[in-house]
Amino acid sequence: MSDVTTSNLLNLFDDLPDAPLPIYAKLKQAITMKISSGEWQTNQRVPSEAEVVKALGVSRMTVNRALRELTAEGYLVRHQGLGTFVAEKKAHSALFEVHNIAEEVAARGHKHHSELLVLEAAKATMEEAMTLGVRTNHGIFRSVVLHFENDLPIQIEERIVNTTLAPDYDKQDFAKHTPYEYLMSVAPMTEGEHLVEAILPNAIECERLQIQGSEPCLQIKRRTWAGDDIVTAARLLHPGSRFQLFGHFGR
Amino acid sequence: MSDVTTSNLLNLFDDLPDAPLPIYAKLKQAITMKISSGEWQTNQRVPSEAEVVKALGVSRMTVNRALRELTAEGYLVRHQGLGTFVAEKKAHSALFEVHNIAEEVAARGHKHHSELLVLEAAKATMEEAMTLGVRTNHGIFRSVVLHFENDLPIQIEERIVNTTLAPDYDKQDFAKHTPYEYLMSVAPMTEGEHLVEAILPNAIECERLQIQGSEPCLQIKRRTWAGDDIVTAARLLHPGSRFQLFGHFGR
DNA sequence: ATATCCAGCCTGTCTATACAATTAAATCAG
DNA sequence: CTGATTTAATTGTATAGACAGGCTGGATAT
Repeated sequence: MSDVTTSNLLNLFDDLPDAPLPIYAKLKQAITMKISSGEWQTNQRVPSEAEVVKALGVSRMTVNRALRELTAEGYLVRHQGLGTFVAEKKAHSALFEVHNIAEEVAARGHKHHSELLVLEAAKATMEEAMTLGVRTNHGIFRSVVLHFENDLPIQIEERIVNTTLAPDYDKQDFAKHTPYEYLMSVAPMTEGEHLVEAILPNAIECERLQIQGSEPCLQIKRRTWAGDDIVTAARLLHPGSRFQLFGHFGR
Repeated sequence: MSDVTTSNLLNLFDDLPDAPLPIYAKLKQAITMKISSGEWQTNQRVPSEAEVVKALGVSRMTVNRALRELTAEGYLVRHQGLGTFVAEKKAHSALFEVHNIAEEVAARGHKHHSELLVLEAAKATMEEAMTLGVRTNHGIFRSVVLHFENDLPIQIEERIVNTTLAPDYDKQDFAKHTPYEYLMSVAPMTEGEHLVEAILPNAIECERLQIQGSEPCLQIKRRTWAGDDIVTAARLLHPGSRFQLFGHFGR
């Protein structure tokens, strides 16, 4: 937990795009850059308010605002009497994180495999077009993959993909890599949304998941963006008896 | 878009639990209560900084901080030259966080009310102690609150609370404010975890939620930390037919 | 009547100062 | 050496004052 040398402070504002920003905002930007560039390491102590005041000749309240807001945003941690430190990590809610079912199963030390049930190129119906934010009849891929954990079904993954953004989706070997892995490689996800519901499965879904019709399922609908475009929309169905969604937020 | 009359301001701090909070925090709390109670309507203009300064005799910077933070949290919208207004609804990013069912219902433009079914002081069982990270027999409060949206049950909220961290939990009027609102005021949440499952409700839960036994429910178990301490653990049960969990991540 | 300008209100920011609370380290008493 | 006490550093909060910049409505000039 070594300190950031005060000498660094003098060039805090150096390689900043000279937008007409308020001082506190420039300070925030300068600090997040130090952190994301790795120059200021996790748990490292950052300059105290007094040091920044002295080095940059700004008011303490201005520095305080920058540091306070960065703390609220999870970049820093502050302890009265001790100082300000680079936070552990910027943890999003893992609950709402996009994950890879294969990795998740592996993380539990279990065996994963999957079966490709459907893979086809098609033209978007009106509903699908709405979901993906494209025009009706725009080219899409549809896939249905059944995932297993220790040979027991754990997830039905129904997915539609924008062909424009992932043109080779239908040429992948989904026994080797999950759809998620391929999509992340061609169009890194920058944004997403989820809708989580408890539903009763229909007959086909029951059969695929090897469960009774009375067993509730967790349904997650998920859309992911790369920039302004929607890459893919998925409907993930998990048997309630074998699946929990765990998440952590804050810090 | 009528104004909030300045006379309201004089009793802004009135029915606040007198926790030892900083002024800006009390102000934030008072304002969110005005909003969630419906006394201050969407798009209504709220008092200007100058008016609050005059009415409450606090500094403008203090008022500014409260309003600025509430704006960042999505409660208010500010326009230079015009004033400050109650925001349309909570932004998605906020819905992500631990939320307040009352606000959520209000955000949909529906009526919320709740019934307090259980409220008792007790000693933690071994399981409860594990959950809260305290010793067995440590003092806790248990509460069960049934929340309604337009007079239809929407959530059973079972909660245990660490008495050390929220000693006045059992003195609150939960018809006025949700447990969440009080807990946030006395021990601002810094971290949390969720566990989401699809389950079948038992007979009592069915009756409380006014649903059939075959209807799946979304169960959310949630623990929230303030610093290193676990403040509260809740089990939230939603009827699947009336509830979706929406989340948004990235950018 | 119409266009222009301006005064007044409001938020946005910055500064300087003050005191409280917390922590760790240094100092002191035994 | 040990334990208690003081001190210094640091963050947390509150205040008063200042000026900039955006918006509106009313006064003014045409």
